[in-house]
Amino acid sequence: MVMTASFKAQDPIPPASTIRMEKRPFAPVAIPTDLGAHGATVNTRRGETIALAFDGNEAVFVVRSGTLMLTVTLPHGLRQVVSLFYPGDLFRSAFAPSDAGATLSVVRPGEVLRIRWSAFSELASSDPETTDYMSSAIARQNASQAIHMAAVGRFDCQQRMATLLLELALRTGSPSSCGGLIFDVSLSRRDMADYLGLNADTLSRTMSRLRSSGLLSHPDRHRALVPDIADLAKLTPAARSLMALHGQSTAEMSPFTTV
Amino acid sequence: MVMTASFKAQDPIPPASTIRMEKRPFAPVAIPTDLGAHGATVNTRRGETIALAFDGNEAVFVVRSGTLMLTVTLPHGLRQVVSLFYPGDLFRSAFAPSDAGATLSVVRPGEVLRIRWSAFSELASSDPETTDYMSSAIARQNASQAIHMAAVGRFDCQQRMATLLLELALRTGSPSSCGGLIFDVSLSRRDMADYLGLNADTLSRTMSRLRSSGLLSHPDRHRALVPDIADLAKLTPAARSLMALHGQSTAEMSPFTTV
DNA sequence: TAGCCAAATTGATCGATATCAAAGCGCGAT
DNA sequence: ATCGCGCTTTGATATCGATCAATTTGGCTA
Repeated sequence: MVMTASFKAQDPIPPASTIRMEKRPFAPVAIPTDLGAHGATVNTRRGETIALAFDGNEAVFVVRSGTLMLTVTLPHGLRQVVSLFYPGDLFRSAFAPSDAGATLSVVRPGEVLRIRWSAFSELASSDPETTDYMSSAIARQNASQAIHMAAVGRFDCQQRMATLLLELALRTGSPSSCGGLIFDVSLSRRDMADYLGLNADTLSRTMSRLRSSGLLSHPDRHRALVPDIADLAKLTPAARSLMALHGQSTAEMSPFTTV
Repeated sequence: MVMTASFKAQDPIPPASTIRMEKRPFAPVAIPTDLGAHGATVNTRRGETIALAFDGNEAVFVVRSGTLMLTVTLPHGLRQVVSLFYPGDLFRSAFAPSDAGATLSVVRPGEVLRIRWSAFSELASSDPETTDYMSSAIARQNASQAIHMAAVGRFDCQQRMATLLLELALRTGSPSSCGGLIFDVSLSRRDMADYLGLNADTLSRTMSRLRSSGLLSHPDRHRALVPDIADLAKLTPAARSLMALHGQSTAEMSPFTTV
């Protein structure tokens, strides 16, 4: 059958017997607790655009909860979602290219800390905790961006979709009562497509296929349930890297074993 | 444009005093002159792979001259050149994702400063010049990566090719005697293709087309001449952003404005 | 100079994904 | 409720770039 054929699991992922969490290169460094004292806490609303500068000053944004996205729009309506920011992530306005229609907007409502860059950099030079947090957040995000780059540049449609779902599941998912991971899908189809460098129609088709093959289901409109994360992981060549970057509990990793 | 191009001849980087520190979003902050005292100077050879860690320690690499590239290779031979590093750029080993076959290698020979991360971060916390340099280099490189992302995700073959050529011309080109910009093309066709998310055959074809339309010529095997940079710029939607990032003439710059 | 190998070019063909178009559906407004 | 609009889904078709294969070129060594 055509569908089954196109949906076979990809070739075996290379040997990966164990993933050690203790020795992870990207062990998260927590947001310094007193960081809030140096800036404003912004309660974000879905779809809202966050000004990259305020009072003409460059700023740093620290995601406490919810999700943000950085988008660039170049001439001819070419739109690309460059990256997604999850809790613990940090964004500096100077990271946005100029003359590229860059916007920072809210995917999923939550709390964002906004601090003037001048204040933040001063704090970082005196407080080691802030320095460490900044360094590690930037390193993790850069590594994440490298994976994203490879996905957009080299993966086929299904692999990209699986990569995004795995990323969302790992970063924002929680174990569901009926097993598997459940998570909010606050991104519209178009946003997902623009994140993955795909056409929205194509993406929708691919998602339908994943759904009909039982790897994914939608309990309600804005949530997704992945019954078996390991099955999903088999579909993306970036599985191991994503686990190393975003994986959290050894428990959730265990199902992911060598093929 | 020609006149201003001369001061940004990148190989080697001009002394700090000659770099103009105008108010533009990505005004380059020079590599601190005494940085060399804290690490080793590595003379790189073409094609060589640079170990991401040495003595088991994480490191920072600062490009003094030449060009490096970061590559990831995922299962099934999916290879992506994530980014190129030009003089003035900085790379930290923790920026490379784990479990993704990441390698840092030499595209164009030159001098690279290698410093232990522990030493570098300590230095950064005490020396404002180093802190500034690091912050601005990372900001510039992130912005550059955003453009690259958009190119790979959204541009067609010719637009990507034009984007790469413009990037190379702006970063490593120098005015040629017969007008236009001339620059080394040290990347193989395959590397270029992997940078742009294209097939090498397709890339070769596209390049041939650009050559036959007179936008590009090859005085010799490893160099390219762009007679009119403006003509090339017309082919890529990212022209303005690239100029803002890598360009040098103030005429093209717009001040940092809120989006 | 001949011989060899890797890289690059070029042509012919195929296929995955974009594009176009038509429903279908959810959701807020009236 | 009903309407209307935008988002999503799905089908039919077109197309750009990938793939495969055959030369050609350049650089190196014997």
